[in-house]
Amino acid sequence: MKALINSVRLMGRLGMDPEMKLFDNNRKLARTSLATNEVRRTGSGEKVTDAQWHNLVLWGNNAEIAEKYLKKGKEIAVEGRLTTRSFTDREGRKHFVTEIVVNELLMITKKEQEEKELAAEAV
Amino acid sequence: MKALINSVRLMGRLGMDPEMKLFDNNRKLARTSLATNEVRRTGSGEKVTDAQWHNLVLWGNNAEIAEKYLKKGKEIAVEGRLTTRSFTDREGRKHFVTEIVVNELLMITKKEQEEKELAAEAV
Amino acid sequence: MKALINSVRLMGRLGMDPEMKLFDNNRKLARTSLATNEVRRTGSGEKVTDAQWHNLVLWGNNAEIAEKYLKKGKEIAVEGRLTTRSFTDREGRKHFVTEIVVNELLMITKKEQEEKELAAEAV
Amino acid sequence: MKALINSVRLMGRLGMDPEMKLFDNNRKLARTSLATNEVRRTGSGEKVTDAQWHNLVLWGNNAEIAEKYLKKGKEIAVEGRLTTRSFTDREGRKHFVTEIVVNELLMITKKEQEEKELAAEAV
DNA sequence: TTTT
DNA sequence: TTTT
Repeated sequence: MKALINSVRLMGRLGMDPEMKLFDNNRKLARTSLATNEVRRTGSGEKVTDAQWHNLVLWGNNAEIAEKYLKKGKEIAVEGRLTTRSFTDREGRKHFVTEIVVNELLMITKKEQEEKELAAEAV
Repeated sequence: MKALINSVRLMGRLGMDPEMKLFDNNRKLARTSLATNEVRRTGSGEKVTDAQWHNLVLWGNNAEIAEKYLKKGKEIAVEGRLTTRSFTDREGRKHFVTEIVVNELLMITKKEQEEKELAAEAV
Repeated sequence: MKALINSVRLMGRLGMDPEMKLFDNNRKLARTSLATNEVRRTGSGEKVTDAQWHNLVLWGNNAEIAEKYLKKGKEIAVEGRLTTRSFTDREGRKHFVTEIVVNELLMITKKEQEEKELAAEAV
Repeated sequence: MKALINSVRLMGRLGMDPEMKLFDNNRKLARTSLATNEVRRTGSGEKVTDAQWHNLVLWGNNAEIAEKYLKKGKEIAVEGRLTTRSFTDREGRKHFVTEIVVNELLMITKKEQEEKELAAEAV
C-alpha cells in the first residue's frame, strides 16, 4: 500500500511453473520468473527483441492464485514492490537478488482463450 | 516508450552523488543509488522503516540533469525500466545486477526550498 | 513525457470503433471509448461488475494504429495523460469533458488470437 | 485493489481546502481539487505551463488525513481510480463529472519544510 | 527460462 | 457503448 514510493508494473510471459513453499505459520509463497519483451530498433534500423527476466515473489492469496492458474508460457500483468536482498556465498562473496513482491496479479491469457486455442489446434 | 510492458516508479533520497562516465560517441552516463523508505507495522504494532536501495542509471539529457542537480540526500521521483545484467567475477561465479534505467526524473527537493532551508539555518 | 505528474493507465474493451478526424496540418485524431470492468463485492458478499467508461483521444502515430487495428469489443491497455476541457452549451451552461490523451497503446487481443478464435468458431 | 485495470497518478498543488461530508453510517468523505502543471514548449520554442484541474474524492482514513493535513496550496501525490458519474440538471441536460477516488495519498510539502519556510519568512 |  |  505504498505504491507512490515503490511500484513496478510488468507484462509478459512466465518462464517456469511457480515453485511453491509453505511456511510454519501456514503462509504460502510462490516464486516464478517473468520475461518482458521490448521491441527496439538498432542503429541500422533492424527490429530487435530485448528480453528481460524478472523474479516474482507472491504471498498469501496471490500465491494461491499462482499455484492454481500460473503455468510456464502464460501471459500475465503484475503490480508490485521492488526489493533487493543480499546473501553471502560459500566463498564469502556478497550477492544481490532483486525481486518483485507482487501486490496485484492479472491473467492476460484467459481461460476461454486457452480453450479456444486448444479447440483450434484440435481441428 | 514501453511503459505498459516494464515500468518502475520510485520516490526517495539519493545515497550518493552521481558517478559520471563519458563514452566515445559523447553519450553521457550517470549512476547513483536511491533509497525508498516504506513504513510498515510489525506483528506487535511497532512502526518499522523498511529501506530499500535501488541502482539508478541515467543516459543523455537525464545524465546531464543528474550531473548538475543531483546530490547525496536530495529527494527525487523517477520513472524507468527494470533491467538486469549479469557478470562473472574472477572466481567464475555469476552475479546479477538489477538497475532502473531512468526515463523521467523529477526533483522533489526544490531549489527555493533549499534556499529557504539554508536561510532558516542561517538565522 | 511528464508521466510522474499526470499519468493514467487503463485496461479494458472498446465500446465503439474509433472516430477519425483529419486536421489541416495533416495531424490525425482518433476518438474512442474504453470500458474498465472492476469486480467488487457488495456488503452482502455478491459479486458486482462496476463498469466505468473513459474517453480516449489518440494523435499522430497512435491515431494511425487506432484507425488500422482498433475495433469495438477489442481489449487494449493504454497509458496517457488526464485532461479536462470545458464548453458552453446553447443554453449557456458550462460542461466539462474529461479525456485521456493516449501516449502508449498495447493490443491485448492479439491478431493470432483473433484468428484462432475465428477458426474455433468455424468448427 | 484493481490498479492494473484503472489507475491514475497525479502530483500537484491543491486549489482549495477539502470540503468534508459525514454520512449516516459514519463514513467520511473529503472533496478537493488538484492542479497538475505540465511545462511544454510551443512551436516557437516558448515555455508554456499547462495547468489541468482534477477532482479528488477521499473516503475513510484518507478523508481523515485530508481533513487534518490538506490545505489549499499544499503539494501532494495521489494514486487512485478514475470514475465518471452523470447527473441531469434542472433543464434536463446531462452532465458528466470525472473524479479520482484516491487510494493512496502522499504529502510532498513536509511539516518540517513548512516550519522552515515560516522561519525563513519570519526573518 | 517465455512468446511471436 | 465493451466483455465474461
